Amino acid sequence: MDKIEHTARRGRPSTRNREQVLENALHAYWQDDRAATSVNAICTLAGVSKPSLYRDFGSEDGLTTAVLERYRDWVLAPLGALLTSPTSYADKLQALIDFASEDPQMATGCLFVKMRSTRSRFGEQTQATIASIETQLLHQYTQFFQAAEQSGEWASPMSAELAAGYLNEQLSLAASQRAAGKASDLVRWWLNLALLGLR
Amino acid sequence: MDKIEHTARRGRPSTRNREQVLENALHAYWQDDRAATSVNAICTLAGVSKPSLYRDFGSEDGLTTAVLERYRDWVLAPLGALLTSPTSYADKLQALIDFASEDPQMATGCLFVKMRSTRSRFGEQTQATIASIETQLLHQYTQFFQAAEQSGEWASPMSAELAAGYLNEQLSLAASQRAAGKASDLVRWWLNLALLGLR
DNA sequence: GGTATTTCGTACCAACCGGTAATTTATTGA
DNA sequence: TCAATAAATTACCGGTTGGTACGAAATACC
Repeated sequence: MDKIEHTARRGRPSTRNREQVLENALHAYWQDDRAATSVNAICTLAGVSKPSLYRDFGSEDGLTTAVLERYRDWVLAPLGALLTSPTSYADKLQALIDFASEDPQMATGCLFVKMRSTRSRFGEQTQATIASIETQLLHQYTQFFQAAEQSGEWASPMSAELAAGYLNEQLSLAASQRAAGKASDLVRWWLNLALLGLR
Repeated sequence: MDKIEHTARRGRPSTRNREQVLENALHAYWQDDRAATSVNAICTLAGVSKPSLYRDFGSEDGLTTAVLERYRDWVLAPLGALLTSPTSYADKLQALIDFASEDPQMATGCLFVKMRSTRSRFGEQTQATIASIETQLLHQYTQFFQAAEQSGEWASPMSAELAAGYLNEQLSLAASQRAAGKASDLVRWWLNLALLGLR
């Protein structure tokens, strides 16, 4: 096959497709529910035998971790970029609201939020990754508020950390609502109401 | 045994204890997680054989439904009573905040909220019961706001239905936060912030 | 005592779970 | 051509799931 021939090693050439497994697993976990999606199902979806999958990911925990890391890099990273873009505090807040309530990517909710809400079901690696992403997100939100504080765009009796936690919870709630099938407009309205105290 | 002897029917007298199963199941589902608690586990906890349990509840779906109905009658009903008590709008709102953020009963979250967030895992009966409770709750909240509107205690551009939905979501969020182990004070602070727009 | 009746619980079912041993297949190097 | 090597997969593992068939046990009626 068209595999790396310049490193032509002995033995049967690899035909497995880590990418395809990752893509299928990400889609399945995101659309449906990780806990209700078995390794067997992923194998069938991706057209890959079980031992192949286990050679690539080691365990279900490994697969789940890889999926979550990919989600972090592909979906959550842009959100971080948004928070450090050279726009005003109000614009960023509005962009966050838009993202959570209208972005088609979030139409079935946020995979991270879904997984965090059932974190106890997962393996060690996955739980560690969830905790890591949570910390990273909160850090980004905190910096967002600290910057707004310093530039004078935001003033409040509460600390940046407290506001960050609140923003995190409200955005997660919005994601859950979208996952539950609530209309974009409704989610937007509620989110605006919730973030009134951050204006 | 001390069973209904005046109806002394033929055959071996029943020794099973529906109550004990219900109590154990309610506790287990509430404390931990229904989806991670097997029928086998409930049988062991309650000290009852599996066929006995199935004789009483028919199926796992039946057991789950019975548990949820008990939760509705024992935990959620008082909340409804609170909403129709002869106190002011502000007092009721405050009581709701206290209940969600401080009541020791809610220290491990709300069973209904937990189950609603994973409703797709459940059987037909259970899903129907979840939907029914949701409707009932929203109805109570709506009436709460309508009453406050008529008495002039609350005026807002938004409809009572919209406010009811928002209140429902925020109280659910608070319950989830407590289930996640957040401190009462933090939950209370955040909930106050979220309900600012309902004052 | 005998028998009809009802409940009890052991011991089992097929389906599925995550995970793997072992065999087959495809390639390289001599 | 033929061993050495490495990846593919078939066919299986023990365990758990929700659910039940069936014989043992306990009562009431005659």
